[in-house]
Amino acid sequence: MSDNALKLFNSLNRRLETFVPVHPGEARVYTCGPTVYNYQHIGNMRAYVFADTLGRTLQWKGYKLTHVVNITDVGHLTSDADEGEDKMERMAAREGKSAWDIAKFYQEDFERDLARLNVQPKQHPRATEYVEAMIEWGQRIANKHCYELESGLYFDVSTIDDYGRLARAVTEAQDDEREGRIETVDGKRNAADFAIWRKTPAGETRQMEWDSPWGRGAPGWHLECSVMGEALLGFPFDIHTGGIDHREIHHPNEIAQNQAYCCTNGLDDPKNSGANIWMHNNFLVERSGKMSKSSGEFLRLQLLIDKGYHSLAYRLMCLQAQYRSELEFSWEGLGAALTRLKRMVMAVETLKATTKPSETISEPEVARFVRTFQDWISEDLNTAVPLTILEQILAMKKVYAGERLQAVIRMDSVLGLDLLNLTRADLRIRPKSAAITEAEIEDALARRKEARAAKDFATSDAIRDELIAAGVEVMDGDPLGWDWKL
RNA sequence: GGCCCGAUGGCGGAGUGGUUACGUAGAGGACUGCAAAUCCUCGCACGCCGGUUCGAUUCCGGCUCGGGCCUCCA
Repeated sequence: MSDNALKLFNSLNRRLETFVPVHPGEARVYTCGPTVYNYQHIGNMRAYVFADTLGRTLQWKGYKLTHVVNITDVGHLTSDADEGEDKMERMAAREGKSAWDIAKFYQEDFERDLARLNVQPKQHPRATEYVEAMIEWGQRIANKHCYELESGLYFDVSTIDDYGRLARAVTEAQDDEREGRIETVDGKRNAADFAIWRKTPAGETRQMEWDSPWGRGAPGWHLECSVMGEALLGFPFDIHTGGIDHREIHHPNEIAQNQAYCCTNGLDDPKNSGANIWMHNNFLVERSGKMSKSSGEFLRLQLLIDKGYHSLAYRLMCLQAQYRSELEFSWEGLGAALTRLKRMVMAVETLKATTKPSETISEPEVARFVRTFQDWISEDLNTAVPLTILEQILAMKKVYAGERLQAVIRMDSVLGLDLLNLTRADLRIRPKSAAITEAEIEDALARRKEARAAKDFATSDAIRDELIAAGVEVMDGDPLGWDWKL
C-alpha cells in the first residue's frame, strides 16, 4: 500500500478527509445508479466515470475493492415527490412493452455505455430483487419513524435529530416560516416526509407491484439504496457516491432511513449514516441549459459515437476537470479531448513498439513522475494534473523506455483510458453521416498514389480535394494514411 | 423567499501569497512536391472596488454577473 494517504472531500462536513477503511485493506463503495426507464445521457455517465476513477484509485492504493452500482428498475415517480405516474410504467405504456422489458432494455444499454467508457465491472443489483428486504426494512423502522396514510407509508423526518445534515437544509422543524415548495400530500406531518411504501390506488393495477403489510404497491425510491447498500456492503461501509443533485433530497432521506434502521436495531450509533464518506460529482452542463431527459432530445454516448467521437474521448474530457467542478460540454471541447487522446495513443504505440515494460521503476526521474502523479490523485482525485504528468512521461524521448512504459501502465490503471490496448486506428470512427465508404477511400488513395508516383500533382491534388469534400483528411506522413475530418 | 456555488487566455480547465499548469485552437520551425498528420518552439488570462501584506489571481469584505438546488434528474 502506498505511503501517502488518500484524501477525499466528504459532503457530510464539506471537508477533505483522509480515507480510513472500515475494514483494513478493503474499500467498499456504493454508487447511486440509474433508473432504467430511458437511455442515459452523457451527464449521467460522468457520475460513473467519476465513481470508476475513485474505484481505480482505491485499487491503486492497494485496497480490495467492492463496488456496487444499483439499477433502479422500479420506484421513481415522474413528477412530485409522492404522487404521479411511475416512470417505468409510463415508458412501458409509451413503448407498448412491459415495465420489465423496459428495464431490461435500458439496463443493457447502460451497461454497454459503461463498457465503452472502460468502466470496470461492478455489482449491479436490481431494486426489484430486493423488494422483500425493503419490506422487512420498512417493518423495522415503521413503529418509531413512520406513519401510514391512504397513499402509503411515510417516513417522519422529525424523528431524526439531524435530518438534512448532508444537504445543510433548514427543515420546517427549525423554520416554520419556510416557503416550502414541495407539493403537500394530505396528512403529511412534515413537508420533507417521504414515502417508504407507495400503495397502489384502489381500483388500479400496476405491472410492478408487491404485497406488503401496508397494502399492495411498490417501495419508495429512497429505500432501495439503503437496503442494497446494507445488504451488499454492510453498515457502515466506506464511501457512497452520486450526483450532486442527490445531496439535497435522495441522500438525506437515505441517511435518515439508515439512522432509523441502525437505531431500531440498537446495533450502532444513531448518528450512523450508513457510509463514512459521501461524495458527489458535479454536473456536466451545456450552454443551452442543463441536460435533461425531459427535454426530448438529449445527448447520449451513442450520439457522440455516431458523430465520429470515440467514447473514451468523453472519458478523457471528464478527467480533464475535477469531479467537483461543473464541466462545460461542447463539441469543440470533445474534439479537443479526442485530438489529445489520439496523440497520447500514438505515443504509447511508439513506446510499445520499441520496448517491453520493465518490472520495476528505479530511474529517479521516472519514479519522481509516478510519485507526483500519485500525490495529485491522492488529493481528492485530481486527474487534470496527472494527465499532464502522463504526457510528460510520453514526451521523454529515447530514455528509460521500459520504465516509462511501466509508468504508463500504472498511471492508466487509475485513469482508465485503455492506453495500452487502444490503437490509433481504433480512434478513427466513421461518422454516421459519412457518404463515402472505406473501400472508395482506399481506391481514391491508390489512384492518388499512382498520380504522385508519376509526379502528376494536379491529379493527386484533385483527388485529395474530393476526399476533403467528402469529409476525409489525407495524411501521407502518417501510418494510418487518412482519417475522418470532424 | 431560502440554501449553496462559481467568475482564469478564442474554447476547456488546473493550481498558487512572490517565477501564473496543461489540453485544444492560433503563430513560427522541421518534415512534405504542396498539404495533412507528427514532432519542436512560441504568444495569449487570473470579473470590478476596497482591505490585509514588502508583495494577491491566490486571503478577507463589498459589488456586478453567471449558475445550481429547494420539484423527477448524475
